[in-house]
Amino acid sequence: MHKEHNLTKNQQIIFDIIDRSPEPLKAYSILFNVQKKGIKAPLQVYRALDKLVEIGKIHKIESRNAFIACQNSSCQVSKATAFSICESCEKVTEINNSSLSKYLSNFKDKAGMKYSKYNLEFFGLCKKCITK
Amino acid sequence: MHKEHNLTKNQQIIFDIIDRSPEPLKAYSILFNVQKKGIKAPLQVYRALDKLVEIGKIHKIESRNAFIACQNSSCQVSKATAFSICESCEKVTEINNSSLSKYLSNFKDKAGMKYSKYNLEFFGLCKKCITK
DNA sequence: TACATAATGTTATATTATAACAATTTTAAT
DNA sequence: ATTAAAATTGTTATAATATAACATTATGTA
Ligand SMILES: [Zn+2]
Ligand SMILES: [Zn+2]
Ligand SMILES: [Zn+2]
Ligand SMILES: [Zn+2]
Repeated sequence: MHKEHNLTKNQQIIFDIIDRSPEPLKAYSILFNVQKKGIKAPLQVYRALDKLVEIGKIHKIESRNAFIACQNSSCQVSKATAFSICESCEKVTEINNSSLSKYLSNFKDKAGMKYSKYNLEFFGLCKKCITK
Repeated sequence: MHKEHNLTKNQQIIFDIIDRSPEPLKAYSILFNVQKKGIKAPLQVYRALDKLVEIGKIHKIESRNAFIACQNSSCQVSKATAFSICESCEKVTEINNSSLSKYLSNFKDKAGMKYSKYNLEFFGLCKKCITK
């Protein structure tokens, strides 16, 4: 479970926009959308994004430079994330699969390196796009 | 196995630099290093990078916006990639583990979406950095 | 209170990546 | 060899993403 964090004003504004969006949002798209609320500079957005990622309220989709709200209260504060990405419509879904997360959390490579974090992105076509 | 591709001059120059590097290289770092060889513009670098990624000779480390040479002739032309990243020294290694690649290649999510590609990045501390 | 920590506001700048268009080279078929 | 298509290159300009530096304000807490 996530530890509760009291979001600050900027953090809450930016989280709300991401949380309401059906698709991942990019930083400057967020910026344009919050300028009427007094957030005028990129840094204000990036700082809120950094904090929200840190506390696990949002995740960055690295291959898209975009952010989505966490759909998965059991993902250990952004330490273990997996997403499916449709390469046609760009729909992104957070994968919540205990077999997968167990497998990856326990994975050890030959070098004996133990991992504290992972991020996995699957690419393909979503159901809607396959039938097109 | 990789299909053989005859690299063009620019592609070869840029591949060689990445291949010889002990660490992932960023596009503009590559650019600075090849300016003496006549490659002057970012686009020349990005076009070569795009092609090299497409044919599987290099991979992009998404979380770092950097590129490394493929260490793994059996990774199906960039369709199934996994890396370990040391968060201290930034050493990146391509993981070649058949159990992992089988597990991920066969993974199906609840939505029935079948994936054609994945990228996995593990983060942690390498052996050298753990003991520091 | 007073101190430390976190968050904010602001300007400027750094870094990463693509658009648009013309020219050249390579490939493969006639 | 001729030719047309496809791929690659060269070039300038610009878009998109992200951080540095510094001053200020708010918040938590001893
Ligand atoms: Zn999550
Ligand atoms: Zn789709
Ligand atoms: Zn590879
Ligand atoms: Zn290390």
